[in-house]
Amino acid sequence: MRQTGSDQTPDVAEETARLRSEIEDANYRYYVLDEPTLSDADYDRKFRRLQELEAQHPEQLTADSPTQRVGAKPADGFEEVVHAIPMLSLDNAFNADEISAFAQRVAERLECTADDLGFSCEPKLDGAAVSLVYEQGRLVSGATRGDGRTGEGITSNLRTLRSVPLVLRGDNPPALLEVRGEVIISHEGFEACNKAARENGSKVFANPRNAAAGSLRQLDPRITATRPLAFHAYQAARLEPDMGDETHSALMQRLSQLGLRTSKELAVMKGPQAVVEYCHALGEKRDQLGYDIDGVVIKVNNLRLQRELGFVARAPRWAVAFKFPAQEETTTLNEVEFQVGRTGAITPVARLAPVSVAGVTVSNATLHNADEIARLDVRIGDTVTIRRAGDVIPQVVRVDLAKRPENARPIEFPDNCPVCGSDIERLEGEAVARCSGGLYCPAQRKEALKHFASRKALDVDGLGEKLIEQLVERDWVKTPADLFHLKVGELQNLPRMGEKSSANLVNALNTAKRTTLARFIYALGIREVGEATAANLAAYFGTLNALEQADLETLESVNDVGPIVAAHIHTFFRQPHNQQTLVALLDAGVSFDEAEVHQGPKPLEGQTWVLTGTLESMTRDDGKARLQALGAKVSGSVSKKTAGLVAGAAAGSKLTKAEQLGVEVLDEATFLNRLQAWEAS
DNA sequence: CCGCCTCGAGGTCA
DNA sequence: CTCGAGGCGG
Repeated sequence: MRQTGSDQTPDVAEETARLRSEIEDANYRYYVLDEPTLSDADYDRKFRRLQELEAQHPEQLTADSPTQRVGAKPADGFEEVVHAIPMLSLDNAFNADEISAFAQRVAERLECTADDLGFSCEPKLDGAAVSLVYEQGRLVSGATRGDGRTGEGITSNLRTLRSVPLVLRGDNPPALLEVRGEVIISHEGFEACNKAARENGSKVFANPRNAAAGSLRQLDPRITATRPLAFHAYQAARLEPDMGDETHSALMQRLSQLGLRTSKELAVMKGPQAVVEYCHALGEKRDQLGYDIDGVVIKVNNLRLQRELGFVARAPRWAVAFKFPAQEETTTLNEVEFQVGRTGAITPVARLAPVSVAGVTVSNATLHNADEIARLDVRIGDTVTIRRAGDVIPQVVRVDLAKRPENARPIEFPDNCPVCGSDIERLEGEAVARCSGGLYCPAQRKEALKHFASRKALDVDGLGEKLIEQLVERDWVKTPADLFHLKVGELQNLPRMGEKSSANLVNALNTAKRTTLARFIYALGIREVGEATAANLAAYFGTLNALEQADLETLESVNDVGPIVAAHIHTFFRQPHNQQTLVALLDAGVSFDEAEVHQGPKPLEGQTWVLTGTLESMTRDDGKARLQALGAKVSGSVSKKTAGLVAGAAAGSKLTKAEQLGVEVLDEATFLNRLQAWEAS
């Protein structure tokens, strides 16, 4: 109640401001501190009053108002967002020894004792990683992790989370804050969500992680708003100005003051032994946390030391993720089938009685190869233990021999391809067995076509698995070249293919004809030639003809091509049926730009270069590619042997190190000049 | 590998 | 309403 006792109309601006601050305060206490102070009824009353005022006085409405969390309209897709700083993954540790080894590595690099180092430890939440950007204290964008380099802009969905402040708390927000964290759904929220779903007959979620990730990908933020999502911050990727925090733990406290939820379990442990104890303790506590975690994130607490340690290609040197042992379940093995891959590799796949492992139903598991079957001594009918390895791929861990039934049947590895009947060969010293049928084998043909049409190859839209199956079964398509002769009329005879779908496919094929040499090489499906190698080959040879004619020695001088890959490529182009297919593809109108490529001098041959900081005129990857094209190796860390360091804006410890070691340092302008000179030579 | 979302199209039924 | 394709993420 107001205490003025006056019946004068209160100042509207003042009241809306007060309501907003009270509501955000309540959000903060409830969703960030987990200490609700306002009853739901009071909250609702204030919220409605604010809505009412804003409706009456539209001039008072601001985008930051708590009433504006839920956007009105569905988006029509998400935009690509390039992370200013990549969202890296962490190296994993699976036991105490690996944790100690991590601490030891860090200590050696810092030339100190592991026992003296402070490590910040916190639960590794199992949700979806996102990044939020605040400018002048206001939330301006939010994105998914994506591949780490670019993610999807899901700002309007993230705005609906009440644990995501629209405005940072406090009078002096930083000019820039990019905060990373995990969006999760608690067990309680998950149950409530599924209860609601069951009541209105819609789909229930399999586990909280997928529910969280799925909710973030809704086009309509109004749906996202109904999901009990929570954001937990774990890192400040950018903070300007630097607010003087010396440790990760202090920085997390700072984030919490700014209104962001951080882990209540965070603790700083001194030395690896204490870290291991923390991991054990958290493991014990895991079930009482109320949300899913899959391990512990361990970071060097001191931020200056973090900077000194820096990064390797994919992960920071100053952190590691301890993963709890994967959950195991037992089930029965009903059957083993043998799948034939694109290269003819025969993979035994266990068909299991469906069993739920860590929230997902597992009914298949790979047995890898004959050696693995022998090692496990597994038979059909056995009771087996299943685990999801590395979070993902289901694995048969062991067999319960005590439960082996009388009639358990040994698994016979076939001598002939289950699909085409060709001999199965296993080369000396190799674990894999292969169908020798080549493209005579329909299974290999299907896989080859799938590969040919895939996104990173010719990217034929609408040519999916089922359709390829039909086309191969009917013998309409024997080689990729045949695809381009398909007619709308005949396609319509296939199930689920009407006039529209057929025309779309033919159009997609026509579009796909125009491609690049790199994609084309990749699409051929030469053994061991993936996307990266194909790109290297295209850049090196420039023309298909040059690649075809290349001898083994020339092939081996290409980046990343060794004797084995060279031999695969060489052999591929000398098979008559491959030659026929190539000719047929070109005849069908498949085309790509060809360029005579400088195979001339490589001015940076034998040198190692390092890039650091932010470049204005290109991405670091582009700079790297151009250096590599000149023959240089590009590495991530500066050493005595480094030929030069390219330092962009905000270069850090690498610059210092280079200066110490007397390594030549180039600023961006100089680098560009040199590049031009080198490339011209 | 599995689960999730979205889209376009085909099939079914009234 | 259902299916297939495509994309994302862990």
